[in-house]
Amino acid sequence: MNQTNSLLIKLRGNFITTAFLLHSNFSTNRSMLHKITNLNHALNLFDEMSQRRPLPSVVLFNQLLTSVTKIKHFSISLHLFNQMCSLGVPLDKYSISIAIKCCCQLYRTKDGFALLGCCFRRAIAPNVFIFNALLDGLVLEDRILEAEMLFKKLIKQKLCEPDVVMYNTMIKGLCKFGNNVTALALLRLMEQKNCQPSIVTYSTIIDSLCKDKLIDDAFKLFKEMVFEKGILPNVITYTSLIRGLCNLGHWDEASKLLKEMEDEKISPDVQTFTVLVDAFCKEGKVEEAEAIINIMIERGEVPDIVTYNSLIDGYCLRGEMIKAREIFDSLTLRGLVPDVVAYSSLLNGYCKNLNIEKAMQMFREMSGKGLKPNVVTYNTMIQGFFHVGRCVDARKLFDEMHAQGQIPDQCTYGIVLEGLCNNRQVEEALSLFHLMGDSKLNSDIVVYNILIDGAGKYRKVDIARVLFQGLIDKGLLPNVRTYTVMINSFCQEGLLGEAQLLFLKMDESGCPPNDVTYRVLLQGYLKNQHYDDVVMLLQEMVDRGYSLDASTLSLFIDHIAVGLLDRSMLKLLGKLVPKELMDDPSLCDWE
DNA sequence: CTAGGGTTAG
Repeated sequence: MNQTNSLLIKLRGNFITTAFLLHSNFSTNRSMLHKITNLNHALNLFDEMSQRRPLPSVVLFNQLLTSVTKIKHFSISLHLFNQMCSLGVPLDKYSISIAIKCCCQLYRTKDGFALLGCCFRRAIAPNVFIFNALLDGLVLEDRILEAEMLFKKLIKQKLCEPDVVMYNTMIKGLCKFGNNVTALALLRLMEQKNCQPSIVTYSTIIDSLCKDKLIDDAFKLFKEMVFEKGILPNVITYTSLIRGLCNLGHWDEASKLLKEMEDEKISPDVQTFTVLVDAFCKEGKVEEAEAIINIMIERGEVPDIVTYNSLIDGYCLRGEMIKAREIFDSLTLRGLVPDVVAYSSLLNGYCKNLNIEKAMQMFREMSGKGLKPNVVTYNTMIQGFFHVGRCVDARKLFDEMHAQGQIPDQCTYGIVLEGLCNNRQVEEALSLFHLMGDSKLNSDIVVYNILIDGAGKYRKVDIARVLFQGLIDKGLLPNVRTYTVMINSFCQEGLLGEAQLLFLKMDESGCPPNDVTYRVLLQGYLKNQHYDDVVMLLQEMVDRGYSLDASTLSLFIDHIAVGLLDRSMLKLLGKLVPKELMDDPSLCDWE
């Protein structure tokens, strides 16, 4: 007996059902098929069916496989498919499409394509269902170029006419890679080809636009869907839009949309509520998040692990680790199993609150429970070790990550570079950077921001300058942070002229300075006792609605106290005190 | 009532 067979027997267990089914008639089987909710039923039924002579029709087998596939037991379904082959059940295009779908969902798209051979041997022409399963597999495996090639080939060689589902799959793939433009073009192509876009088409693109913070475009498409196409939004459409609004901090609009949704008699579901919980937690408003969870329970929705993970994150963010731990420990009582994300969230909290030992304890505990730390977990721990200056431990974990088959990603790379820079190992970071050469990893503006910042902090302005020029030469676009760290670099060295020149270039380049840029430049001016433009910069900050941070403010006060700056500046500074500092007693006796 | 599509972690 092979391994899968013994696994199946373990899963089966319920011999009474088996016995019952063995003595039941065909019609009982039929009615039971639609009630299959667990593997036992399906497996027992398959067993019974395969012992019948003559064998039941392929249709019945297909129905059974469909049930197993619907509850996402893809490998079991594939195993049953193989059993069907051995039994000599005459496979049809339904059976093969189910098998291909299972392969693809198991990240074995290669095997899915191999199954096409099954079609050819049986003179079955692969149809749009089969090709869509394969396309979906390629998208799932992030093989977007191959997905596009397949899609184009199907059309060009007229292998099948894409229908709305296949367009949706291709659009999902494009959106996954941030290619909203092509996704939209495909939507237009559908219309041209008289294949009407559905709620799924619109929701996919709307969600992608929201994720890219293109909320106006998202609403434009939303209105087109509703008012031009007459397609009514559903809970998924609303949830995407609400998340988009929350992520941008547009709370009023988010709550307006929530109300609109309820007016349309569409109830928020677990995921809608979770979006709200997550948004509140990210704002540090854990009490509001808890209130949402209570509302959701009152309304009969059951918060899931994702909901609680957001809450754990929220408490961690506020440094309330005892409370975070309490929620984590309560998961089991709620019948939820802590997953990799739950562990990662909590150990991230411990890291951020500088309790690296507790974090490491969680890290080991999760492995003990059979949960494999993923790239995110490793990244979090590595960052944690760097944060407390334990570079050797960070390195050890980096090696362990490799050994465990977790491939470092763009984030890992950034964390390592930043960790080295912050631990006085800028040279080390630079040599790693040069070692990576012209790889994709080094084509990320974030990498340059880290290195320029690192170089600047350790007074290596020449290196910073070379890096800045290097990214321009590569065709990368500096962002606000790039300009800001470069300006900071110049300021550290007292090169105020260069700092000012770059500052002026920002508006020209369509990348206006933010509050941080102003603070950096002002600090540079003050520390170098260069006061000419200070009033002008402060006024500009007032005009742009920016505020000063505590450290810049106190620098100003020091300069005024020793008479380097005139007291008349206090009035202007008063307009730049952030709300949260207004209550600070050390700042209340101004003027 | 035999096959395929959209929302949830650092």
